[in-house]
Amino acid sequence: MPKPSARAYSRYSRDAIELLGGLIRAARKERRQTAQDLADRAGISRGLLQRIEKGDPKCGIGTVFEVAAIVGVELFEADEKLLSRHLSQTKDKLALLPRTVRKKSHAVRDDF
Amino acid sequence: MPKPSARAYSRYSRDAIELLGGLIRAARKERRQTAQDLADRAGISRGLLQRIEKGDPKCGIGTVFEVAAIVGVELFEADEKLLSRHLSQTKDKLALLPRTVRKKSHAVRDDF
DNA sequence: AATTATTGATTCATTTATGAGTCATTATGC
DNA sequence: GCATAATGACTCATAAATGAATCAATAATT
Repeated sequence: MPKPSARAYSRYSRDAIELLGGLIRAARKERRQTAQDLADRAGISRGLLQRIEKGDPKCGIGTVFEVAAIVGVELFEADEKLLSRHLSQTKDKLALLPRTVRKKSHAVRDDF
Repeated sequence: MPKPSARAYSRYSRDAIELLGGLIRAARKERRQTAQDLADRAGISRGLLQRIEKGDPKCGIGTVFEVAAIVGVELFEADEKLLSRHLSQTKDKLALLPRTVRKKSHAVRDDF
């Protein structure tokens, strides 16, 4: 019997994670930095860094982002302050968003 | 005695993850989608989705990206094909990169 | 206002990711 | 070419994330 099936990931997600890993690896090499050294700086094991660079979806997003930041691969706008600003804006926006709508309990009355 | 200290994350990483979570939450609300529903579609528990939207660094990057993709929050260039292209370019570039350099065994001779 | 759904925050058992170690292979320096 | 370092790919014990369940509080529908 085949394993109860792990988790499924969409093509987009897999590609995005692989891309991020690849960017990290490229950035590390450009810095002429060894895998062990980067792993040490990030406070993780070399094995985990290898999986991150390989694009393994089963890695903590915190560790991946941390490694990315260390080698200079930045998502979003890169600039920290700008990022923070964007963050607060998002929160503000969220507060003004329309509330969730429950499913209609019965059809709309359009018969009059 | 304080716990042996978990893992440390840089401000940038924390902000980036929080931002991503916030974008996901905003996108879900804009879609007027319930947390339970999104969790079901992503194949995760509601509790995990809550942590993702909250910006918990200790979540699988695969699950986070998957949820983001479902609600339409796309990192990088968004376009799948473009992403794939970028991916292969990255790989190509990597192949041409200068090899890692070991630490100098002795100082550079600049005395002549 | 009463009823029902949604959310946020817990706890706990269990699955799963991670660190440490080893080995073979490849690349680098001398 | 030889010696040494870096990498990739495993295994396994352990630490950590996840799912399930529950409860209180808030929001939405009628």
